[in-house]
Amino acid sequence: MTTNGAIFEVKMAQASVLKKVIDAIKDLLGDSSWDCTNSGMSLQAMDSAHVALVNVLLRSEGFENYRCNRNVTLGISLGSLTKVLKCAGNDDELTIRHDDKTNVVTFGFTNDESERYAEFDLKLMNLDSESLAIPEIEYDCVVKMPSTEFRRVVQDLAQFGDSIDIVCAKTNVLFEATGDIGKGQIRLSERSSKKSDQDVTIEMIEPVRLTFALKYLNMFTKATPISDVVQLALSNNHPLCLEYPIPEVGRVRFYLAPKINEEN
Amino acid sequence: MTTNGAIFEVKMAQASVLKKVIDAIKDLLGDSSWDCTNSGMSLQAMDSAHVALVNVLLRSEGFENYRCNRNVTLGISLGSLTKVLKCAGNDDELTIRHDDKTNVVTFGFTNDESERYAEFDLKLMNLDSESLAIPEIEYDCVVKMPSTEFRRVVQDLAQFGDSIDIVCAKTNVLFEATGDIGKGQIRLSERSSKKSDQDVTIEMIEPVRLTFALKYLNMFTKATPISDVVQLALSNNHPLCLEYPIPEVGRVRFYLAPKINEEN
DNA sequence: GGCATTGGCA
DNA sequence: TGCCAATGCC
Repeated sequence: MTTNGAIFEVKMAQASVLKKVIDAIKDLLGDSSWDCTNSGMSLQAMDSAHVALVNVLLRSEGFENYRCNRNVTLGISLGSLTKVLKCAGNDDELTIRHDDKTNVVTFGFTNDESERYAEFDLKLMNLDSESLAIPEIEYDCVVKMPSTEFRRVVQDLAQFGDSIDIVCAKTNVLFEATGDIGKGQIRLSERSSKKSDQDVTIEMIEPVRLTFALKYLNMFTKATPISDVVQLALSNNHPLCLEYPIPEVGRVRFYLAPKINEEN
Repeated sequence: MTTNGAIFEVKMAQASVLKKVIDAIKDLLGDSSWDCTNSGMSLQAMDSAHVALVNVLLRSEGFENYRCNRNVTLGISLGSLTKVLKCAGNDDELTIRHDDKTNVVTFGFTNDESERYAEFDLKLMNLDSESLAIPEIEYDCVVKMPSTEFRRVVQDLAQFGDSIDIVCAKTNVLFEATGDIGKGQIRLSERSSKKSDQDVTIEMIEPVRLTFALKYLNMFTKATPISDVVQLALSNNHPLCLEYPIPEVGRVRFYLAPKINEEN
Protein backbone atom coordinates (compact mmCIF):
# COMPACT_ATOMS: atom_id res chain seq x y z
CA MET A 1 0.00 0.00 0.00
CA THR A 2 2.94 2.29 -0.36
CA THR A 3 2.39 5.24 -2.59
CA ASN A 4 6.05 5.94 -3.12
CA GLY A 5 6.91 6.20 -6.73
CA ALA A 6 3.35 6.34 -7.88
CA ILE A 7 3.18 8.66 -10.81
CA PHE A 8 -0.58 8.49 -10.89
CA GLU A 9 -2.77 8.51 -7.83
CA VAL A 10 -6.32 9.76 -7.72
CA LYS A 11 -9.22 9.48 -5.37
CA MET A 12 -12.86 9.45 -6.42
CA ALA A 13 -15.46 10.15 -3.77
CA GLN A 14 -17.91 7.60 -5.11
CA ALA A 15 -16.75 4.36 -6.64
CA SER A 16 -20.27 4.01 -8.00
CA VAL A 17 -19.56 6.77 -10.51
CA LEU A 18 -16.85 4.73 -12.20
CA LYS A 19 -19.00 1.65 -11.85
CA LYS A 20 -21.79 3.21 -13.86
CA VAL A 21 -19.39 4.44 -16.48
CA ILE A 22 -17.85 1.02 -16.94
CA ASP A 23 -21.28 -0.65 -17.02
CA ALA A 24 -22.22 1.73 -19.78
CA ILE A 25 -19.31 0.89 -22.06
CA LYS A 26 -18.25 -2.66 -21.22
CA ASP A 27 -20.68 -4.24 -23.67
CA LEU A 28 -19.30 -2.14 -26.48
CA LEU A 29 -15.61 -2.30 -25.70
CA GLY A 30 -13.62 -5.28 -24.57
CA ASP A 31 -10.62 -3.33 -23.42
CA SER A 32 -9.99 0.27 -22.53
CA SER A 33 -7.06 2.51 -22.99
CA TRP A 34 -7.18 5.38 -20.52
CA ASP A 35 -5.14 8.47 -21.22
CA CYS A 36 -4.21 9.97 -17.91
CA THR A 37 -2.95 13.52 -17.83
CA ASN A 38 -2.90 16.37 -15.41
CA SER A 39 -6.33 17.45 -16.53
CA GLY A 40 -8.06 14.11 -16.16
CA MET A 41 -8.61 10.62 -17.44
CA SER A 42 -10.06 10.01 -20.84
CA LEU A 43 -10.82 7.11 -23.08
CA GLN A 44 -11.67 6.92 -26.72
CA ALA A 45 -12.25 3.78 -28.72
CA MET A 46 -14.28 2.17 -31.46
CA ASP A 47 -16.53 -0.69 -30.47
CA SER A 48 -15.36 -4.17 -31.41
CA ALA A 49 -17.40 -4.08 -34.63
CA HIS A 50 -15.88 -0.71 -35.50
CA VAL A 51 -19.26 0.89 -35.88
CA ALA A 52 -19.67 3.05 -32.83
CA LEU A 53 -17.21 5.25 -31.03
CA VAL A 54 -17.06 5.74 -27.30
CA ASN A 55 -15.53 8.71 -25.58
CA VAL A 56 -15.26 9.16 -21.84
CA LEU A 57 -13.89 12.11 -19.97
CA LEU A 58 -13.31 12.22 -16.21
CA ARG A 59 -12.00 15.66 -15.36
CA SER A 60 -9.42 16.00 -12.62
CA GLU A 61 -11.66 18.55 -10.86
CA GLY A 62 -14.24 15.83 -10.45
CA PHE A 63 -11.93 13.88 -8.17
CA GLU A 64 -11.37 14.25 -4.47
CA ASN A 65 -7.61 14.15 -5.04
CA TYR A 66 -5.88 14.07 -8.35
CA ARG A 67 -2.17 13.70 -8.98
CA CYS A 68 -0.60 12.76 -12.27
CA ASN A 69 3.15 13.41 -12.45
CA ARG A 70 3.57 12.23 -15.98
CA ASN A 71 1.17 11.45 -18.80
CA VAL A 72 0.49 7.76 -18.90
CA THR A 73 -1.78 5.41 -20.77
CA LEU A 74 -3.40 2.62 -18.81
CA GLY A 75 -4.60 -0.36 -20.81
CA ILE A 76 -7.27 -2.12 -18.81
CA SER A 77 -9.52 -5.04 -19.58
CA LEU A 78 -13.06 -3.92 -18.93
CA GLY A 79 -14.05 -7.43 -18.00
CA SER A 80 -11.47 -7.44 -15.23
CA LEU A 81 -12.33 -3.94 -14.17
CA THR A 82 -15.98 -4.93 -13.90
CA LYS A 83 -15.02 -7.75 -11.59
CA VAL A 84 -13.00 -5.39 -9.46
CA LEU A 85 -15.76 -2.82 -9.27
CA LYS A 86 -18.21 -5.46 -8.16
CA CYS A 87 -16.16 -5.58 -5.00
CA ALA A 88 -16.86 -1.95 -4.22
CA GLY A 89 -19.65 -0.89 -1.95
CA ASN A 90 -21.83 1.74 -3.49
CA ASP A 91 -20.66 4.52 -1.23
CA ASP A 92 -17.05 3.44 -1.16
CA GLU A 93 -14.32 5.88 -1.93
CA LEU A 94 -12.15 4.73 -4.79
CA THR A 95 -8.43 5.21 -5.15
CA ILE A 96 -6.71 4.49 -8.47
CA ARG A 97 -2.94 4.25 -8.39
CA HIS A 98 -0.20 3.41 -10.83
CA ASP A 99 3.55 3.34 -10.48
CA ASP A 100 5.29 3.17 -13.81
CA LYS A 101 7.95 0.87 -12.47
CA THR A 102 5.21 -1.73 -12.35
CA ASN A 103 2.76 -2.97 -14.91
CA VAL A 104 -0.25 -2.95 -12.67
CA VAL A 105 -2.90 -0.45 -11.74
CA THR A 106 -4.30 -0.59 -8.24
CA PHE A 107 -7.92 0.03 -7.27
CA GLY A 108 -8.56 0.60 -3.59
CA PHE A 109 -11.95 0.85 -1.89
CA THR A 110 -12.63 2.40 1.49
CA ASN A 111 -15.98 2.79 3.11
CA ASP A 112 -16.93 5.88 5.03
CA GLU A 113 -15.72 4.69 8.35
CA SER A 114 -12.54 3.24 6.85
CA GLU A 115 -13.17 0.02 8.66
CA ARG A 116 -12.65 -1.94 5.53
CA TYR A 117 -9.99 -1.48 2.94
CA ALA A 118 -9.99 -3.57 -0.21
CA GLU A 119 -7.34 -3.32 -2.85
CA PHE A 120 -7.09 -4.94 -6.26
CA ASP A 121 -4.19 -4.95 -8.68
CA LEU A 122 -5.04 -5.31 -12.32
CA LYS A 123 -2.40 -6.18 -14.85
CA LEU A 124 -2.00 -3.56 -17.50
CA MET A 125 -2.38 -4.47 -21.13
CA ASN A 126 -0.47 -3.13 -24.08
CA LEU A 127 -3.13 -1.84 -26.39
CA ASP A 128 -2.79 -0.32 -29.79
CA SER A 129 -3.98 3.16 -29.15
CA GLU A 130 -5.88 4.33 -32.14
CA SER A 131 -5.96 8.05 -31.64
CA LEU A 132 -9.13 9.17 -33.26
CA ALA A 133 -9.59 12.87 -33.43
CA ILE A 134 -13.21 13.84 -33.45
CA PRO A 135 -13.84 17.27 -34.82
CA GLU A 136 -16.12 19.27 -32.56
CA ILE A 137 -18.62 20.34 -35.16
CA GLU A 138 -21.66 22.52 -34.71
CA TYR A 139 -24.65 20.26 -34.98
CA ASP A 140 -27.84 21.08 -36.86
CA CYS A 141 -30.04 19.91 -34.01
CA VAL A 142 -29.33 19.42 -30.36
CA VAL A 143 -32.04 17.70 -28.32
CA LYS A 144 -31.94 17.38 -24.55
CA MET A 145 -34.35 15.07 -22.80
CA PRO A 146 -34.66 12.87 -19.74
CA SER A 147 -32.37 9.91 -20.20
CA THR A 148 -35.03 7.43 -19.09
CA GLU A 149 -37.39 8.82 -21.67
CA PHE A 150 -34.82 8.35 -24.40
CA ARG A 151 -34.27 4.78 -23.27
CA ARG A 152 -38.01 4.26 -23.35
CA VAL A 153 -38.24 5.52 -26.93
CA VAL A 154 -35.44 3.24 -28.03
CA GLN A 155 -36.83 0.20 -26.27
CA ASP A 156 -40.39 0.77 -27.41
CA LEU A 157 -39.47 1.25 -31.03
CA ALA A 158 -37.08 -1.70 -30.98
CA GLN A 159 -40.25 -3.82 -30.91
CA PHE A 160 -41.06 -2.65 -34.42
CA GLY A 161 -37.85 -2.71 -36.37
CA ASP A 162 -34.07 -2.64 -36.46
CA SER A 163 -33.76 0.97 -37.46
CA ILE A 164 -35.01 4.22 -36.06
CA ASP A 165 -35.64 7.37 -38.02
CA ILE A 166 -35.06 10.54 -36.08
CA VAL A 167 -36.69 13.59 -37.56
CA CYS A 168 -35.98 16.78 -35.71
CA ALA A 169 -37.72 20.07 -36.32
CA LYS A 170 -37.78 23.37 -34.45
CA THR A 171 -40.01 22.40 -31.58
CA ASN A 172 -40.44 18.67 -31.76
CA VAL A 173 -38.61 15.51 -32.56
CA LEU A 174 -40.11 12.41 -34.10
CA PHE A 175 -38.79 8.90 -33.61
CA GLU A 176 -40.07 6.29 -36.02
CA ALA A 177 -39.54 2.60 -36.69
CA THR A 178 -41.15 0.36 -39.27
CA GLY A 179 -41.19 -3.41 -39.40
CA ASP A 180 -43.17 -6.49 -40.22
CA ILE A 181 -45.92 -6.01 -37.72
CA GLY A 182 -46.44 -2.33 -38.40
CA LYS A 183 -45.09 1.09 -37.66
CA GLY A 184 -44.34 2.95 -34.46
CA GLN A 185 -44.00 6.69 -34.04
CA ILE A 186 -43.19 8.68 -30.94
CA ARG A 187 -43.26 12.44 -31.01
CA LEU A 188 -41.82 14.59 -28.28
CA SER A 189 -42.39 18.29 -28.10
CA GLU A 190 -40.37 20.89 -26.27
CA ARG A 191 -41.50 21.29 -22.71
CA SER A 192 -40.25 22.71 -19.49
CA SER A 193 -41.27 22.50 -15.90
CA LYS A 194 -39.92 23.11 -12.45
CA LYS A 195 -38.04 19.86 -12.50
CA SER A 196 -35.69 20.82 -15.28
CA ASP A 197 -34.33 17.32 -15.59
CA GLN A 198 -37.71 16.41 -17.07
CA ASP A 199 -37.50 19.03 -19.79
CA VAL A 200 -37.25 18.43 -23.48
CA THR A 201 -35.37 21.17 -25.28
CA ILE A 202 -34.42 21.51 -28.91
CA GLU A 203 -31.91 23.83 -30.48
CA MET A 204 -32.29 23.71 -34.22
CA ILE A 205 -30.26 25.37 -36.92
CA GLU A 206 -31.35 23.07 -39.72
CA PRO A 207 -33.97 20.30 -39.60
CA VAL A 208 -32.52 16.81 -39.75
CA ARG A 209 -33.75 13.38 -40.75
CA LEU A 210 -31.46 10.47 -39.94
CA THR A 211 -31.64 6.71 -39.60
CA PHE A 212 -29.74 4.70 -37.01
CA ALA A 213 -29.37 1.07 -35.98
CA LEU A 214 -31.49 0.54 -32.88
CA LYS A 215 -29.15 -2.19 -31.72
CA TYR A 216 -26.47 0.35 -31.00
CA LEU A 217 -28.71 2.98 -29.52
CA ASN A 218 -29.99 0.27 -27.24
CA MET A 219 -26.48 -0.47 -26.06
CA PHE A 220 -25.83 3.22 -25.53
CA THR A 221 -28.81 3.49 -23.21
CA LYS A 222 -26.92 1.30 -20.76
CA ALA A 223 -25.50 4.67 -19.74
CA THR A 224 -28.87 5.88 -18.48
CA PRO A 225 -27.97 5.48 -14.79
CA ILE A 226 -25.11 7.92 -15.26
CA SER A 227 -27.30 10.92 -15.77
CA ASP A 228 -30.89 12.11 -15.57
CA VAL A 229 -30.54 13.84 -18.87
CA VAL A 230 -29.11 12.94 -22.24
CA GLN A 231 -28.22 15.07 -25.22
CA LEU A 232 -28.59 14.06 -28.84
CA ALA A 233 -26.55 16.11 -31.30
CA LEU A 234 -27.56 15.53 -34.90
CA SER A 235 -26.49 16.72 -38.32
CA ASN A 236 -27.52 15.38 -41.67
CA ASN A 237 -25.01 12.84 -42.93
CA HIS A 238 -22.97 13.05 -39.75
CA PRO A 239 -22.66 10.66 -36.90
CA LEU A 240 -25.00 11.14 -33.99
CA CYS A 241 -23.35 12.26 -30.79
CA LEU A 242 -25.17 11.01 -27.73
CA GLU A 243 -23.88 12.54 -24.54
CA TYR A 244 -24.53 11.51 -20.96
CA PRO A 245 -23.06 14.08 -18.59
CA ILE A 246 -21.42 12.57 -15.53
CA PRO A 247 -22.53 15.06 -12.90
CA GLU A 248 -19.62 17.09 -11.54
CA VAL A 249 -17.12 14.85 -13.25
CA GLY A 250 -17.30 14.69 -17.02
CA ARG A 251 -19.21 12.84 -19.66
CA VAL A 252 -19.72 9.71 -21.68
CA ARG A 253 -20.25 10.23 -25.40
CA PHE A 254 -21.32 7.71 -28.00
CA TYR A 255 -20.98 8.37 -31.70
CA LEU A 256 -22.86 6.42 -34.32
CA ALA A 257 -22.88 6.91 -38.07
CA PRO A 258 -26.31 7.06 -39.66
CA LYS A 259 -27.53 4.35 -41.97
CA ILE A 260 -27.76 5.45 -45.54
CA ASN A 261 -31.41 5.08 -46.44
CA GLU A 262 -31.88 3.09 -49.59
CA GLU A 263 -34.92 5.17 -50.51
CA ASN A 264 -33.09 8.49 -50.28
CA MET B 1 -52.38 11.50 -37.99
CA THR B 2 -55.36 12.73 -39.98
CA THR B 3 -58.67 11.35 -38.89
CA ASN B 4 -60.44 12.02 -42.16
CA GLY B 5 -62.06 8.95 -43.58
CA ALA B 6 -61.72 7.00 -40.37
CA ILE B 7 -64.83 4.89 -40.11
CA PHE B 8 -63.84 3.80 -36.64
CA GLU B 9 -62.32 6.08 -34.05
CA VAL B 10 -62.64 5.63 -30.33
CA LYS B 11 -60.91 6.96 -27.28
CA MET B 12 -60.42 5.06 -24.08
CA ALA B 13 -59.55 7.03 -20.96
CA GLN B 14 -57.11 4.44 -19.65
CA ALA B 15 -54.96 2.40 -21.98
CA SER B 16 -54.32 0.13 -19.02
CA VAL B 17 -57.86 -1.23 -19.31
CA LEU B 18 -57.19 -2.67 -22.73
CA LYS B 19 -53.76 -3.76 -21.56
CA LYS B 20 -55.28 -5.90 -18.83
CA VAL B 21 -57.83 -7.38 -21.17
CA ILE B 22 -55.21 -8.36 -23.70
CA ASP B 23 -52.93 -9.77 -21.00
CA ALA B 24 -55.85 -11.89 -19.88
CA ILE B 25 -56.52 -13.48 -23.25
CA LYS B 26 -53.25 -13.47 -25.15
CA ASP B 27 -52.09 -16.80 -23.74
CA LEU B 28 -55.29 -18.44 -24.92
CA LEU B 29 -55.70 -16.80 -28.29
CA GLY B 30 -53.03 -16.09 -30.84
CA ASP B 31 -55.08 -13.69 -32.91
CA SER B 32 -58.19 -11.70 -32.26
CA SER B 33 -61.06 -10.74 -34.46
CA TRP B 34 -62.82 -7.68 -33.07
CA ASP B 35 -66.33 -6.91 -34.19
CA CYS B 36 -66.77 -3.19 -34.05
CA THR B 37 -70.27 -1.79 -34.17
CA ASN B 38 -72.06 1.27 -32.95
CA SER B 39 -72.66 -0.36 -29.61
CA GLY B 40 -69.10 -1.40 -28.89
CA MET B 41 -66.21 -3.70 -29.64
CA SER B 42 -66.52 -7.40 -29.05
CA LEU B 43 -64.46 -10.49 -29.56
CA GLN B 44 -65.35 -14.14 -29.45
CA ALA B 45 -63.03 -17.03 -30.16
CA MET B 46 -62.05 -20.53 -29.20
CA ASP B 47 -58.60 -21.00 -27.77
CA SER B 48 -56.00 -22.55 -30.05
CA ALA B 49 -56.73 -26.02 -28.66
CA HIS B 50 -60.46 -25.49 -29.25
CA VAL B 51 -61.28 -26.26 -25.66
CA ALA B 52 -62.12 -22.93 -24.12
CA LEU B 53 -64.06 -20.02 -25.47
CA VAL B 54 -63.26 -16.38 -24.84
CA ASN B 55 -65.73 -13.57 -25.11
CA VAL B 56 -64.91 -9.91 -24.57
CA LEU B 57 -67.27 -6.98 -24.67
CA LEU B 58 -66.21 -3.35 -24.53
CA ARG B 59 -69.37 -1.25 -24.60
CA SER B 60 -69.31 2.06 -26.43
CA GLU B 61 -70.53 3.82 -23.28
CA GLY B 62 -67.33 2.75 -21.59
CA PHE B 63 -65.27 4.92 -23.95
CA GLU B 64 -64.47 8.58 -23.71
CA ASN B 65 -65.41 9.00 -27.36
CA TYR B 66 -66.85 6.37 -29.61
CA ARG B 67 -67.57 6.64 -33.29
CA CYS B 68 -68.20 3.73 -35.63
CA ASN B 69 -69.71 4.75 -38.96
CA ARG B 70 -69.93 1.27 -40.31
CA ASN B 71 -69.61 -2.19 -38.79
CA VAL B 72 -66.14 -3.51 -39.28
CA THR B 73 -64.13 -6.51 -38.18
CA LEU B 74 -60.54 -5.88 -37.13
CA GLY B 75 -58.23 -8.89 -37.24
CA ILE B 76 -55.35 -8.21 -34.91
CA SER B 77 -52.42 -10.34 -33.79
CA LEU B 78 -52.43 -10.35 -30.02
CA GLY B 79 -48.67 -10.71 -29.99
CA SER B 80 -48.29 -7.50 -31.96
CA LEU B 81 -50.94 -5.76 -29.91
CA THR B 82 -49.11 -6.74 -26.75
CA LYS B 83 -45.98 -5.12 -28.11
CA VAL B 84 -47.88 -1.97 -28.90
CA LEU B 85 -49.51 -1.80 -25.49
CA LYS B 86 -46.11 -2.17 -23.84
CA CYS B 87 -45.40 1.26 -25.26
CA ALA B 88 -48.28 2.85 -23.37
CA GLY B 89 -47.77 4.60 -20.09
CA ASN B 90 -50.12 3.41 -17.41
CA ASP B 91 -52.26 6.51 -17.37
CA ASP B 92 -52.11 7.16 -21.08
CA GLU B 93 -55.24 7.82 -23.01
CA LEU B 94 -55.68 5.40 -25.88
CA THR B 95 -57.10 6.18 -29.29
CA ILE B 96 -57.95 3.34 -31.67
CA ARG B 97 -58.58 4.33 -35.26
CA HIS B 98 -59.26 2.54 -38.49
CA ASP B 99 -59.91 3.83 -41.97
CA ASP B 100 -61.32 1.15 -44.23
CA LYS B 101 -59.34 2.44 -47.16
CA THR B 102 -56.30 1.11 -45.35
CA ASN B 103 -55.49 -2.25 -43.87
CA VAL B 104 -54.04 -0.96 -40.67
CA VAL B 105 -55.43 -0.08 -37.29
CA THR B 106 -53.78 2.75 -35.41
CA PHE B 107 -53.23 2.89 -31.68
CA GLY B 108 -52.34 6.29 -30.28
CA PHE B 109 -51.18 7.06 -26.75
CA THR B 110 -51.26 10.45 -25.13
CA ASN B 111 -50.20 11.26 -21.63
CA ASP B 112 -51.97 13.83 -19.52
CA GLU B 113 -49.95 16.76 -20.64
CA SER B 114 -49.85 15.59 -24.26
CA GLU B 115 -46.16 16.34 -24.52
CA ARG B 116 -45.57 12.92 -25.84
CA TYR B 117 -47.60 11.35 -28.54
CA ALA B 118 -46.93 7.80 -29.62
CA GLU B 119 -48.73 6.18 -32.48
CA PHE B 120 -48.53 2.63 -33.75
CA ASP B 121 -49.94 1.18 -36.93
CA LEU B 122 -50.67 -2.52 -36.87
CA LYS B 123 -51.33 -4.42 -40.03
CA LEU B 124 -54.73 -6.05 -40.04
CA MET B 125 -55.08 -9.76 -40.57
CA ASN B 126 -57.73 -11.63 -42.46
CA LEU B 127 -59.11 -14.09 -39.98
CA ASP B 128 -61.77 -16.67 -40.41
CA SER B 129 -64.47 -15.41 -38.15
CA GLU B 130 -66.14 -18.34 -36.55
CA SER B 131 -69.36 -16.84 -35.32
CA LEU B 132 -70.23 -18.87 -32.29
CA ALA B 133 -73.56 -18.08 -30.82
CA ILE B 134 -73.63 -18.78 -27.13
CA PRO B 135 -77.09 -19.23 -25.75
CA GLU B 136 -77.66 -17.18 -22.63
CA ILE B 137 -78.98 -19.90 -20.41
CA GLU B 138 -80.15 -19.67 -16.87
CA TYR B 139 -77.50 -21.32 -14.75
CA ASP B 140 -78.20 -23.63 -11.84
CA CYS B 141 -75.66 -21.90 -9.62
CA VAL B 142 -74.10 -18.47 -9.80
CA VAL B 143 -71.23 -17.77 -7.43
CA LYS B 144 -69.67 -14.35 -6.96
CA MET B 145 -66.44 -14.00 -5.09
CA PRO B 146 -63.30 -11.87 -4.91
CA SER B 147 -61.25 -12.55 -8.02
CA THR B 148 -58.03 -12.90 -6.07
CA GLU B 149 -59.66 -15.49 -3.86
CA PHE B 150 -60.71 -17.51 -6.87
CA ARG B 151 -57.18 -17.34 -8.24
CA ARG B 152 -55.89 -18.52 -4.89
CA VAL B 153 -58.23 -21.51 -4.93
CA VAL B 154 -57.15 -22.48 -8.43
CA GLN B 155 -53.45 -22.06 -7.72
CA ASP B 156 -53.59 -23.86 -4.41
CA LEU B 157 -55.49 -26.84 -5.74
CA ALA B 158 -53.34 -27.06 -8.86
CA GLN B 159 -50.70 -28.47 -6.51
CA PHE B 160 -52.78 -31.57 -6.00
CA GLY B 161 -54.10 -32.55 -9.39
CA ASP B 162 -55.03 -31.61 -12.91
CA SER B 163 -58.75 -31.39 -12.29
CA ILE B 164 -60.92 -29.48 -9.91
CA ASP B 165 -64.33 -30.55 -8.72
CA ILE B 166 -66.71 -27.72 -7.99
CA VAL B 167 -69.62 -28.65 -5.80
CA CYS B 168 -72.06 -25.87 -5.22
CA ALA B 169 -74.89 -25.94 -2.72
CA LYS B 170 -77.26 -23.32 -1.41
CA THR B 171 -74.91 -21.48 0.90
CA ASN B 172 -71.46 -22.80 0.17
CA VAL B 173 -69.25 -23.97 -2.60
CA LEU B 174 -66.60 -26.65 -2.38
CA PHE B 175 -63.51 -26.84 -4.55
CA GLU B 176 -61.68 -30.12 -4.52
CA ALA B 177 -58.68 -31.65 -6.23
CA THR B 178 -57.23 -35.11 -5.81
CA GLY B 179 -53.86 -36.37 -6.90
CA ASP B 180 -50.88 -38.52 -6.07
CA ILE B 181 -49.86 -36.67 -2.98
CA GLY B 182 -53.32 -36.41 -1.54
CA LYS B 183 -56.45 -34.37 -1.67
CA GLY B 184 -57.15 -30.70 -1.31
CA GLN B 185 -60.49 -29.16 -0.41
CA ILE B 186 -61.41 -25.53 -0.11
CA ARG B 187 -64.86 -24.59 1.06
CA LEU B 188 -66.23 -21.07 0.80
CA SER B 189 -69.45 -20.01 2.45
CA GLU B 190 -71.64 -17.06 1.67
CA ARG B 191 -70.52 -13.95 3.47
CA SER B 192 -70.99 -10.26 3.24
CA SER B 193 -69.34 -7.23 4.73
CA LYS B 194 -69.09 -3.51 4.19
CA LYS B 195 -66.55 -3.99 1.45
CA SER B 196 -68.90 -5.77 -0.90
CA ASP B 197 -66.07 -6.70 -3.26
CA GLN B 198 -64.98 -9.14 -0.56
CA ASP B 199 -68.35 -10.86 -0.47
CA VAL B 200 -69.11 -14.40 -1.48
CA THR B 201 -72.65 -14.82 -2.77
CA ILE B 202 -74.41 -17.84 -4.17
CA GLU B 203 -77.64 -17.99 -6.12
CA MET B 204 -78.71 -21.59 -6.43
CA ILE B 205 -81.63 -23.09 -8.31
CA GLU B 206 -80.23 -26.60 -8.40
CA PRO B 207 -77.08 -27.95 -6.72
CA VAL B 208 -74.24 -28.71 -9.15
CA ARG B 209 -71.19 -30.91 -9.17
CA LEU B 210 -68.77 -30.39 -12.03
CA THR B 211 -65.16 -31.20 -12.92
CA PHE B 212 -62.86 -28.89 -14.87
CA ALA B 213 -59.30 -28.89 -16.13
CA LEU B 214 -57.24 -26.73 -13.76
CA LYS B 215 -54.88 -25.86 -16.56
CA TYR B 216 -57.55 -23.76 -18.22
CA LEU B 217 -58.92 -22.22 -15.07
CA ASN B 218 -55.39 -21.23 -14.30
CA MET B 219 -55.09 -19.44 -17.61
CA PHE B 220 -58.41 -17.71 -17.03
CA THR B 221 -57.19 -16.25 -13.77
CA LYS B 222 -54.78 -14.12 -15.79
CA ALA B 223 -57.82 -11.87 -15.93
CA THR B 224 -57.73 -11.23 -12.20
CA PRO B 225 -56.30 -7.70 -12.52
CA ILE B 226 -59.33 -6.70 -14.57
CA SER B 227 -61.77 -6.89 -11.72
CA ASP B 228 -61.99 -7.27 -7.96
CA VAL B 229 -64.79 -9.75 -8.34
CA VAL B 230 -65.44 -12.75 -10.51
CA GLN B 231 -68.61 -14.68 -11.24
CA LEU B 232 -68.85 -18.42 -11.82
CA ALA B 233 -72.01 -19.57 -13.55
CA LEU B 234 -72.51 -23.32 -13.39
CA SER B 235 -75.02 -25.86 -14.62
CA ASN B 236 -74.72 -29.61 -14.60
CA ASN B 237 -73.39 -30.86 -17.92
CA HIS B 238 -72.95 -27.34 -19.24
CA PRO B 239 -69.84 -25.30 -19.75
CA LEU B 240 -68.74 -23.08 -16.92
CA CYS B 241 -69.04 -19.38 -17.61
CA LEU B 242 -66.42 -17.37 -15.74
CA GLU B 243 -67.02 -13.66 -15.95
CA TYR B 244 -64.69 -10.81 -15.03
CA PRO B 245 -66.55 -7.52 -15.25
CA ILE B 246 -64.48 -4.69 -16.71
CA PRO B 247 -65.61 -1.83 -14.49
CA GLU B 248 -67.64 0.75 -16.40
CA VAL B 249 -66.74 -0.83 -19.70
CA GLY B 250 -67.84 -4.40 -20.20
CA ARG B 251 -66.64 -7.86 -19.39
CA VAL B 252 -64.36 -10.77 -20.20
CA ARG B 253 -65.99 -14.18 -20.18
CA PHE B 254 -64.36 -17.56 -20.35
CA TYR B 255 -66.32 -20.71 -21.12
CA LEU B 256 -65.03 -24.17 -20.36
CA ALA B 257 -66.77 -27.50 -20.84
CA PRO B 258 -66.72 -29.81 -17.83
CA LYS B 259 -64.76 -33.04 -17.84
CA ILE B 260 -66.91 -36.11 -17.89
CA ASN B 261 -66.04 -37.93 -14.70
CA GLU B 262 -65.18 -41.54 -15.34
CA GLU B 263 -66.70 -42.53 -12.00
CA ASN B 264 -70.03 -40.94 -12.79
C1' DG C 1 -41.57 4.84 1.80
C1' DG C 2 -42.97 0.00 0.98
C1' DC C 3 -44.56 -3.45 -2.14
C1' DA C 4 -45.25 -5.63 -6.31
C1' DT C 5 -44.04 -6.40 -10.65
C1' DT C 6 -40.84 -6.79 -14.34
C1' DG C 7 -36.53 -7.27 -16.65
C1' DG C 8 -31.69 -8.75 -16.49
C1' DC C 9 -28.25 -12.12 -15.13
C1' DA C 10 -26.50 -16.69 -13.66
C1' DT D 1 -35.28 -21.68 -15.43
C1' DG D 2 -34.75 -19.39 -11.04
C1' DC D 3 -33.01 -15.58 -8.51
C1' DC D 4 -31.91 -10.86 -7.78
C1' DA D 5 -32.04 -6.07 -8.71
C1' DA D 6 -34.24 -2.08 -10.29
C1' DT D 7 -38.10 0.26 -11.33
C1' DG D 8 -42.83 1.99 -11.11
C1' DC D 9 -47.04 2.10 -8.48
C1' DC D 10 -49.76 2.76 -4.23
